[in-house]
Amino acid sequence: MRVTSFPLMTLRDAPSEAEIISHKLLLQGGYIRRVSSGIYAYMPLMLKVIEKISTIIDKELIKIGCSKLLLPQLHPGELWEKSGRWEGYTAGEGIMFNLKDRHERSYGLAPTHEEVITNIASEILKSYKQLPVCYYQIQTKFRDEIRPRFGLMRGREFIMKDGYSFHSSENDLKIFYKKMEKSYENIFKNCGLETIGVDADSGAIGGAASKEFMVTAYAGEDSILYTKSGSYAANIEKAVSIPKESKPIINFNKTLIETPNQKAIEDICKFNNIDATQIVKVILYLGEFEDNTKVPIAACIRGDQNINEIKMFNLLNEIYDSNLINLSIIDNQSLNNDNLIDLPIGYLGPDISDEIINKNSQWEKQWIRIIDYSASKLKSFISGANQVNFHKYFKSWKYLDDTFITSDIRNAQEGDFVSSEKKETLIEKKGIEIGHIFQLGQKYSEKLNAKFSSRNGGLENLWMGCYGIGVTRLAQAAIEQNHDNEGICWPIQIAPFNVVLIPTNFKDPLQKNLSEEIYMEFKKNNIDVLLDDRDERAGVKFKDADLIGIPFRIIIGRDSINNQVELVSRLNKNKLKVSMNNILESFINESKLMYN
RNA sequence: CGGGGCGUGGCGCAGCUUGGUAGCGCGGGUGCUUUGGGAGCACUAGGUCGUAGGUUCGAAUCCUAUCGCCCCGACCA
Repeated sequence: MRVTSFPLMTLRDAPSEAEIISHKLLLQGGYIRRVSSGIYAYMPLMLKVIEKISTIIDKELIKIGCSKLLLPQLHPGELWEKSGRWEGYTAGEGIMFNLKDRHERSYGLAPTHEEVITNIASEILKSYKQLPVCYYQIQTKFRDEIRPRFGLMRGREFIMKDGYSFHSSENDLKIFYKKMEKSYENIFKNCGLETIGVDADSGAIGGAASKEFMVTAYAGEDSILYTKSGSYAANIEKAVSIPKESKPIINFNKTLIETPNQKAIEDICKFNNIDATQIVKVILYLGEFEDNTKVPIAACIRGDQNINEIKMFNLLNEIYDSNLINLSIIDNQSLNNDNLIDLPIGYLGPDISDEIINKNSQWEKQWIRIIDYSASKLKSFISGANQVNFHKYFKSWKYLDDTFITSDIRNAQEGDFVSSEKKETLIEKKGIEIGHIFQLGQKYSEKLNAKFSSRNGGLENLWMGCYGIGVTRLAQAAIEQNHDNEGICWPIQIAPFNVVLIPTNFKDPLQKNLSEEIYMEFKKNNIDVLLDDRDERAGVKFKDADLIGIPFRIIIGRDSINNQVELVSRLNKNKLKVSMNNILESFINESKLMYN
């Protein structure tokens, strides 16, 4: 490609709407243009990156026997009603854009494709002999995100690779899932990215096992915890660990401790010579269920630890028959809500009385008391006295009644031990989720009646897996991981061009001829080359090349007279003077080093 | 949805407090000079001051409403 016929439109200043570096660079480099909140145009440079990523994905997935297809974006509401997701995705979460056609029939723009593919699978997959199969597509998805942000990181329209596999048994699903996991590792490695695979919460999509692939970067929205050796890695939503030991309480003789205006754990520790690990803090939640019951919850955890609301959410869902819709902290505002009487916030203890729940309240009249293991393991502890300005010494949990549920509702954190052997500790980093694989099981096949004839002649529900990669997000995450002060430093595997030719003065016939010669030779050898044939000063071309992040550049300048050019690496600015005759060979050798 | 911030040529901003008929840098065009890290000089084009209403002799500026965008929380590839 030649710059004069390729729309290169870099900006001198980054638009002020961008916050994180990768978003700024995408806009400033002219890769994307915003059309509306969370909706972007992919300009030619961007499309080249997307295509490179897509090709890498295709290659790996075809290797494990997946078939590419293209599904519709507009889905009949009826199909989503069958799976039971229409209400929740439209009226409920509102994540699904939906509309009516001229006949008043409901349609939705696809946020994901389980319904459509399962429906098709039910029609074409009749026998176990046809299994397993895996279909995938690279498609635009639509999600009316509550808050789109960071450019392509969380758009409302974005490109995703989504794959769906069908199996005759759970075991076969598990085998394929493993294959896919390996395949994902290859894909991300082939994109030149550093990723880490973590155990994840399967969330709304549901299913047994699930794994997320994270690009580690400061701007990440997720926290991940892992060990140095790689023996353990999990999303903070799911991570389980053993916190550091608590300090034992010795010779404590007071029962009631006066703690005037000491609501924060910090203050209580400071003024009373107590360690945070000796305190049990109690946080109140309200769980709202699908069947309209509202359940007040007292969650107890060791003073130095934090509650993991996802774990709590999942726990409550397990305990109750109805689905939990919302879980929120009961804070001061709720005091006015006629539901509680005299709530001594800051002085709550695990034995908080059921009496304080107002008799006229819509809530259940009993606290669900959940104790995290970090608290339940304490032999004795300090906690609130349920009385303003007082805390209390609890000699043991024993004399409290036994209505407590003991579970893991705690956030793992850096420095925690992985197992009881206490050999390895956890490291915490921010990550950007770019891939997620799930073992769905039979959730969708059951709802959509997708059955096959099994070996023994009976009809069974198909076993399903689903596998996503955020293609546009991956591209931006790659920038977040690979940039410097001058601009983007694309991994060569997904760079829009592998090399840019920069004649410092294109009007000079000698430089022009040499440039054209190299250009032709590189093209003949299928190298993705960009020729900056603009009549611009060298500095302008250098700045642009740095900004858009082409991994190599060849400068055709003052040494042209000796038939020499310079090969420069974007990443480390290493310069190599090369004779014209060897430039192709030198480039191939140098660029090879960048592929792993 | 709750909390915060911002809308002024393509991009970055000033002007608004204290109303007086819109300005700077970059970018665009033309010419000359320059040419290895976003050149210099001269000329030039380009703006419903987000939108609607109000106050006023007069509104980018004050008031009201409304729309859009960005950031912090719940959603997720």
